[in-house]
Amino acid sequence: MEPPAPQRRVTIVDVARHAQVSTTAVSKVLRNAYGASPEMRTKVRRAIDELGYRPNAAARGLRGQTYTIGVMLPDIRNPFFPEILDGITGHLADTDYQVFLGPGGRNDEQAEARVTDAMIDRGMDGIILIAPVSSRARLEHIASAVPAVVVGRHGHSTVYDTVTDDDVAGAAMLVGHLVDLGHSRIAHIEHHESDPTRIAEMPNAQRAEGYRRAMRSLGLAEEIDIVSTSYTQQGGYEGATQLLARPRRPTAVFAGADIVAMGVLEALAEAGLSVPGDISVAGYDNTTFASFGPISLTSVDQAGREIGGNAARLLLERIADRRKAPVQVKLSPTLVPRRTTAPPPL
Amino acid sequence: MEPPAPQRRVTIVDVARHAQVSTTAVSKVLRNAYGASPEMRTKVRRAIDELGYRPNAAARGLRGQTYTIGVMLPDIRNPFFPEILDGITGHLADTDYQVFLGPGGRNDEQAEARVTDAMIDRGMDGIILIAPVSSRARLEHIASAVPAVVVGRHGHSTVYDTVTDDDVAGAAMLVGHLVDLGHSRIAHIEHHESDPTRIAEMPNAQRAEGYRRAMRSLGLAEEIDIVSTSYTQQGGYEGATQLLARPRRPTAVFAGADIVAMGVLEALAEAGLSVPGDISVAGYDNTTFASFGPISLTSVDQAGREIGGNAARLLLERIADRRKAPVQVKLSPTLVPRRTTAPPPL
DNA sequence: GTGAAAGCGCTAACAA
DNA sequence: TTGTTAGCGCTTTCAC
Repeated sequence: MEPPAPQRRVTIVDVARHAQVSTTAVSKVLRNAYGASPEMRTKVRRAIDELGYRPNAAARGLRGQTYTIGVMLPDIRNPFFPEILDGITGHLADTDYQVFLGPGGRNDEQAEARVTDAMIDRGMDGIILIAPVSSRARLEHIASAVPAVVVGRHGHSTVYDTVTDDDVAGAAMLVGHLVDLGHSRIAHIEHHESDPTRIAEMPNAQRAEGYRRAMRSLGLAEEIDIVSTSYTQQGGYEGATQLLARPRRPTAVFAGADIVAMGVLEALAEAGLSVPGDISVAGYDNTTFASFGPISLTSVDQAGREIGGNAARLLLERIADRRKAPVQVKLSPTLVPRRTTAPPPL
Repeated sequence: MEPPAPQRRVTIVDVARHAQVSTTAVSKVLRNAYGASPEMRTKVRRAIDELGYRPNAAARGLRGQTYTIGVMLPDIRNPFFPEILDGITGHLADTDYQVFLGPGGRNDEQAEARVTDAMIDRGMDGIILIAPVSSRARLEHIASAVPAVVVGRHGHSTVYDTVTDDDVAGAAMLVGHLVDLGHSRIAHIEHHESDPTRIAEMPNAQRAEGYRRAMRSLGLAEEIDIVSTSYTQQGGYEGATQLLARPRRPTAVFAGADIVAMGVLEALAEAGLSVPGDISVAGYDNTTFASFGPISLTSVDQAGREIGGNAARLLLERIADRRKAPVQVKLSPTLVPRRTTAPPPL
């Protein structure tokens, strides 16, 4: 039989009294700090276990750390994020840090501001921003308030670290793959970016740029054909519809993201075209969607776990030393050829 | 030109000084509490704006509330959760509460314990648990420490509120749909539940039970055929493989979740069977996967937004009055017939 | 190595 | 209506 749940939570004072030591001693043991003898440590640890003590994070945060890491996710529907998150939590599993996710809104700067402000207000020890859409200035503002790592933005900064995937290289690999198969009329569907100040930083722009460069270097400059919609299924559908209306139809479509490719596949199915018989389709991100057998979409894998792991590592380093030199990690993607790409029809 | 970022954050004392009032006054304005004249409010508000003051949540939490709601998500990959989350954040958008997600691990009681403990340690004002796998006792323990609402568990409790979807009814609708199409050999793939103490509470068990009852009441008791694997794509694949090995093959498969249906479709494609020509397939949850054109999976929609909205509402009510009578909300699912179900082959 | 005591920023009693 | 004051539970000097 358990006693009725105690009203008052066990505090550090209770532990100190129970172990017959000072609260300072308990605090030191909690933080693995210098200045406590082994005997003291065991004594305190036993008291903690016996009383079932758990430190109050709010109180800790008032003086020291909260042992909390915030991860801002712009869109929890994006099937690529779980991979990154696994990388982060995996790296943090053996530490005292706890991860909490703050839901932003897709393409919503205000929502991003709200959630990052909330993280700062709560004294989080560090923040990882996944593919934020906020302005450069805003990112620097956040990073000046709390250690921060930005994932998926290509610009450098003096205050935060970045982890990115080499989107230019990924796009080039995909184009190369299609050319190897014999394609030359290769179109690309990109995400329309309106803000000129951040355009170069966004992965979507990098993918389009990678496509352009690869086409040029393979002697296909004349065939460059970019449709600008959005990284959504709807965007893919619309983009494909536009491409199908071309007098000279492309024989392959490189969608900037898997979700875009889904829309493309849908439009092609409606148009009665077979994939890859009539037209090849490739995506980007290698989501579970892409690997799903009946779809089997050729895609580019971004090594999400590695991205997340690096982000967590850099963040811990920056928490340890806020003024360390900023680091930019750029990881290499891998091509994953599947059944939606094949030689063009004769 | 901005001055170099100030080292010290603006505190309530700064605001009080700037507005020439007491800190109490500022605190009252912050909380919209009783006892501050309109003039005082405007004066304080102006000072807050001028200084860019934001309250420190940790400090608030030490005495009062943290204005933080924790949502425990067992598996961020489940495409059904975003809907629930939208419902929650939508309901909370106009309040001072901020939502943070705690990533559990799928089917991992320890991970759930870690994240819920972390939420309690951080003084969160309330917790919403989405489809937890933890034991009943553990849920009650959590709810005794902090206002809690449990989503997707059918058991009643005296300390927490619940929001569920009527899984029995949903399964029955699906069976009815298949029978209407002319099927009688309808098999079901369920998630294997090992723990007898929570078996009746889990949605998967309810769906299986709904299937059984519907089959019986439609005079198909003899045809009841349940394969027990797991709610994963792999589970669907294995389940389908087992069913295809039957001497008398089913003409329709009711997968307990869309993700399971994906595995089924994959296995059928490999076996060279056409859907729905040779065999009908239905899922549950109406994920974006299901609605995706080329797949077009018949499924059951759980009204995720409504579930989330109700959970948030109940939680706010419970935060306002921790001892209010527990409420159980049970919502009705809707059948979404699509192209994977059709009359059986002749 | 150890502990006393001061405070982190806020809210809640209470007094004025 | 307003302000004064005492903590909330912890970490951090700084004596010893």
